[in-house]
Amino acid sequence: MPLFFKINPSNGVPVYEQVTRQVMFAIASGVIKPGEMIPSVRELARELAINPNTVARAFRELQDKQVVHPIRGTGLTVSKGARQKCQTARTRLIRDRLRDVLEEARQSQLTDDELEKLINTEFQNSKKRNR
Amino acid sequence: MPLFFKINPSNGVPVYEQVTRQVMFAIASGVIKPGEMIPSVRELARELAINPNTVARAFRELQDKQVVHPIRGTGLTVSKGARQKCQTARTRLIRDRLRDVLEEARQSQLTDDELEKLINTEFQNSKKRNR
DNA sequence: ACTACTGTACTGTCACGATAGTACACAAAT
DNA sequence: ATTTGTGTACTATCGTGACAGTACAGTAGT
Repeated sequence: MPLFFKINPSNGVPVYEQVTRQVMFAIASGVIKPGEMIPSVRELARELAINPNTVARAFRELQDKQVVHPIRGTGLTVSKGARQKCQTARTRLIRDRLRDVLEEARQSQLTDDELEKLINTEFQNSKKRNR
Repeated sequence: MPLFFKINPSNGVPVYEQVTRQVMFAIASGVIKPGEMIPSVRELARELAINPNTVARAFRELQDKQVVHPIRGTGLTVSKGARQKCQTARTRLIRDRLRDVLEEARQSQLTDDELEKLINTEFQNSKKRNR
C-alpha cells in the first residue's frame, strides 16, 4: 500500500502533529474509512523516515481525540464517528492557519490590493499543482 | 513612542524571528526610515514582555541581513538600502507562508470550491479587522 | 567625573521536540 | 510452540528556543 502523506521537517509544526493531521486528513477525505486500520507505528515510521516514538505519540493523540481505537495485538482502527469529526477538524485547522497568515499580512502593513493579488496568484498556482 | 508590534508566543515561529520580522515590516512600510534608530534592546524587551537576550538575537540577525548597523554606545540605525530590501523580504515571506497553507490545504484533499470559499470569507474578515 | 543609557558577550537553566534503544503483553500465522 | 507483528512504556541523549543573571566597552547628558 503506497503512502499518501508527506512530512515537512522544517515547518515549525512538530512532526508528531503533522502525522496526526495527515491521518485525520486521510480519514476526512475517505481514503481510510471507519472500521479500517491505519498503518502500523513501525511501518509508518519507516515510510516517513522518522522515529517510531514520534509516530507512537501521534497515535496516542489520535486516540485522545477518539478518532481511532486500539485492537490489542493487532493495530488501530478508525472509530465510527471519525469521518465527520475529521472533516470539521480539517476545515477548522485550515481556516486557523489561513487566519494566521492574513493576520501577519495585515500586521505587515501590506496593501489590501497587493495581498489580494498575492492570494489570487498563489491560489491559481496551487490549483495547477493539483492536476 | 508607542510600539506598533505584537508577539504571538504560541505561533510555532520563534519569538526572535518574529521580532526581526516586525522590525523589517516597520521599515518596509516606512514607519521607521533609513537613518533613524530602532528601539533599544531593553526597551523593546520590556515593551514586548520578552527576554532581552531574545531581542538581542533578533538584532544580531538584522545586522547579518544588513538591514541595520550599530553606532557604538548609542544604538542601531536603519541602513540605507534597507527599505527596498525589507519590502521584497516582506512579500516573499507572506507569499511563502501563503504557499504553505495552500500546500497543506491541497494535501488535505479539501475541495477547490471549499478552499476558495474559506479564503474569500477570511480575507473579507481580515479587511474588516483592518478598519 | 558621574550617571544612565547603548550593544554585546558570556554562563547557566529549563522545556520541548526528536532521536536511539530496549522491553513487555498480546494477537495472528506458520 | 515459535515467530512475527501489533501497541505501549520506559530511559537516555541531543539540539534549540527562551529564560535569568551578570559583565563590559562605549557614548551622551548632566
